[in-house]
Amino acid sequence: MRTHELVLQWIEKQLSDGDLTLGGRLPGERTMAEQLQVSRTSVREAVRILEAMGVVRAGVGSGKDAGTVVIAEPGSALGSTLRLHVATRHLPVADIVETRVLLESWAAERATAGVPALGEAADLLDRMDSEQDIDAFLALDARFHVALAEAAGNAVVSAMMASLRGAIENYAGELTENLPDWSATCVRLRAEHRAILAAVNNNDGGTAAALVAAHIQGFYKEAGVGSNPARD
Amino acid sequence: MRTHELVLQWIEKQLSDGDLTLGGRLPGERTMAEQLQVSRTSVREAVRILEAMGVVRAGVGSGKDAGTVVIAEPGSALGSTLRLHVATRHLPVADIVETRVLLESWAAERATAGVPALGEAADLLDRMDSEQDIDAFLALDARFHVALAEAAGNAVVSAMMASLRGAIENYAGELTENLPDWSATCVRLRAEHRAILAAVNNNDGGTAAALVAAHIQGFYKEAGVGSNPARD
DNA sequence: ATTACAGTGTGGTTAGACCACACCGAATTC
DNA sequence: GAATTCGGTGTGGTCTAACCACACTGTAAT
Repeated sequence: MRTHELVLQWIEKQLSDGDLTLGGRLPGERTMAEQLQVSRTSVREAVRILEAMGVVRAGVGSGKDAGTVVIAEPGSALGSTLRLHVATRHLPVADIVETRVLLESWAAERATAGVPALGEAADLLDRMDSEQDIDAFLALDARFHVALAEAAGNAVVSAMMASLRGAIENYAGELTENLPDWSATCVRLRAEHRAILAAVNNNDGGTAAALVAAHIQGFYKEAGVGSNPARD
Repeated sequence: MRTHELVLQWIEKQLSDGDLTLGGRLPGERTMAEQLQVSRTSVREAVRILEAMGVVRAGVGSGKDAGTVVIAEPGSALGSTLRLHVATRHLPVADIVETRVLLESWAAERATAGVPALGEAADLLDRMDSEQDIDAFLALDARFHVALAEAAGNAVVSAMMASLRGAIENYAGELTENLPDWSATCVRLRAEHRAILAAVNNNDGGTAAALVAAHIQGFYKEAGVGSNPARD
């Protein structure tokens, strides 16, 4: 077993045992190195991996944001991983879109009216109405979809949703350039969002799921991404 | 921007541009360090991250398995990430099980008879019939479920399925100790597997999906995991 | 009371060295 | 001639020892 894996194992145990909790600080790199009788290099490699996994965040200096603290951001971490695999051409974008439809439909069907996330979703829709910049609009759009997923109350589905969106974020930005008429598309997207949210708030899960599926598939189809292109 | 992130960016570009493909070798660490005008340490931190993402595999020595080569194993990488987040208690096991039901039901419904993965699944079932050791049985069980997911032809869903199973692998092993009568459970599981595979091979997606959902939920319920316990 | 500044501890980066490993090839041996 | 032995070479793995930038803290000078 390689040295940095030993460090990883030790930290994972601290987490499992509850000795290290969300918001808590890891010992300094030099301290851990001495305690575990390894070099600081190996400790750093372990911390790098945890950082890539969205389990910790490292900050220099001293005070509030300093040190290596435990966080919980699986979404961005999974997103980076998926993005890299998309780069290797072994995760087709069409499969990502398809999975997104699957997860979001399920979330829309399962979400129940009244949860806080739906309030946030409604707020985001209001802000999208007055947003002119395309990139800013897409950012709000992403947050709306994540909020919708969170309304289902499943942390794993939320994280996966966020990661899927993140993995093809750049891709989505480029797609808007393919659209024949952005302003028309924008109006349509806003209307569809309203309809989806209304269905969820009305506890009409079946309708909400169908609307979400059509919403996502419609966007990518209009932008020129086949729903199921040939695979190699 | 930190130095190792620059290295990551460079490697990701090589992947995106197709200059680095599956099975290809990265330049040696010393070479990359010189080319990018950074220290070998920074290169190594980047490689560590890619390794944790399941994008590369590093091997010492020389020859066939030596050097840092590009691979495509998103499943195990996502699994490790999820496992760590489960350790931080921010991804409830119940949510993972629920997500597994969602993904596997979809895969079972979508799988079409005739694909190679189903042949492998049938072979695995035969081997499970003559397997006495519990751990070995569970390993075959895991492979059966992954094969079933692969039959749907969506690489993202397959990867996520594998990762979910991996994230709670240890957990599943412990659960078998809670079962009142393993041999009885084992017989039941085998029968359910056969029924699921038969439904898929019969292109009866709806039945297959329902059987899969009942199969998974039944196991965890019998082992004492609530389908949706209280969250903190 | 305010300001200026040295002190301290954090992660970030670097250079240089040594190790174990696996192959390759030449020299040696049978 | 074939088999064996043994350096040579290049790979990642590890370690040490420094220095840097940063952000706060406490003290000293104003």
